Amino acid sequence: MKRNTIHKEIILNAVNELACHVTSETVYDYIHEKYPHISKSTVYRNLRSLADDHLIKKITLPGEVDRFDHIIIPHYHARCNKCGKIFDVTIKTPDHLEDTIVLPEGFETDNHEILFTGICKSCQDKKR
Amino acid sequence: MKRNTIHKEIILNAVNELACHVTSETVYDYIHEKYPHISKSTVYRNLRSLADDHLIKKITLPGEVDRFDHIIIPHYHARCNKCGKIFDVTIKTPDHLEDTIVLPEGFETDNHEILFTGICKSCQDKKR
DNA sequence: TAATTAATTAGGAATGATTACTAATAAGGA
DNA sequence: TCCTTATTAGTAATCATTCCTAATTAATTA
Repeated sequence: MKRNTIHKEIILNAVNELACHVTSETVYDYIHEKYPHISKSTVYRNLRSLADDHLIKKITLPGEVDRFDHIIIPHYHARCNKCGKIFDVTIKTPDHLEDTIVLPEGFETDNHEILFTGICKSCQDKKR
Repeated sequence: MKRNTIHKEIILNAVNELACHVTSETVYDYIHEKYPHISKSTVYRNLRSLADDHLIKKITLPGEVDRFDHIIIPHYHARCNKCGKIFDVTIKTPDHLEDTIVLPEGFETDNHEILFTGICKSCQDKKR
């Protein structure tokens, strides 16, 4: 049976306080300042566990390390090809997506992720 | 300037012949039977290069190794949570997606990927 | 409250896909 | 044919993440 540990609470709080798309390393560094005794493996293990329990959201991005999001309501992400910054993306009518998609015969989907790539406003402005 | 090498051609052909969602390792093994002198680093380097040139498509899936697809026309993927099999997913009206999406102010997108997860027909049948 | 048990932890070792490195090779232009 | 430099083979290095183990501790039971 799963236990409620102080460590898990500290790690969940860290993700909430850091707020956006943080890496495991960032979470560890943040925690390490206040709680230098908490090990890196504990941070990794609990981030995995919290994501499995849907208390946080794991974001896998091609070519970079995993990130974690305190926002667990459905939303998508956009990554700038120049600066690498991650933005949140919302969809007006999620049901609409299911209607236009042709899934394999009999495939029952429970989740989906979307990643947009491009150039953010800030990086476009810099080019001029 | 980029050169046309026999190695690159062999590797591109392998991806086409293997057809679907192959890993670098699978491509290497396949090539290694006919061309045992071609090294693993050459396979990795060329798969990267071919994907950069949009001759093949690199697919990054959470928690597993990268895959490569010979189909380069826009399409999405669905992964079964039981058997791990990857399916192709098509979208009827891709333009509609752009309309319902709320991207960050000024973000110019040039591409997007969608990954659906769930249970495929075959795995549902097995449960009964 | 004390004893019991099993999940969790700290710290470090192991993993494994991918990339980096380097001398040798070869593509393609002059 | 010569020359420049991209590409290659083979191997070492990388590095985020997971695994391992004895020690600790949460939570249940007596």
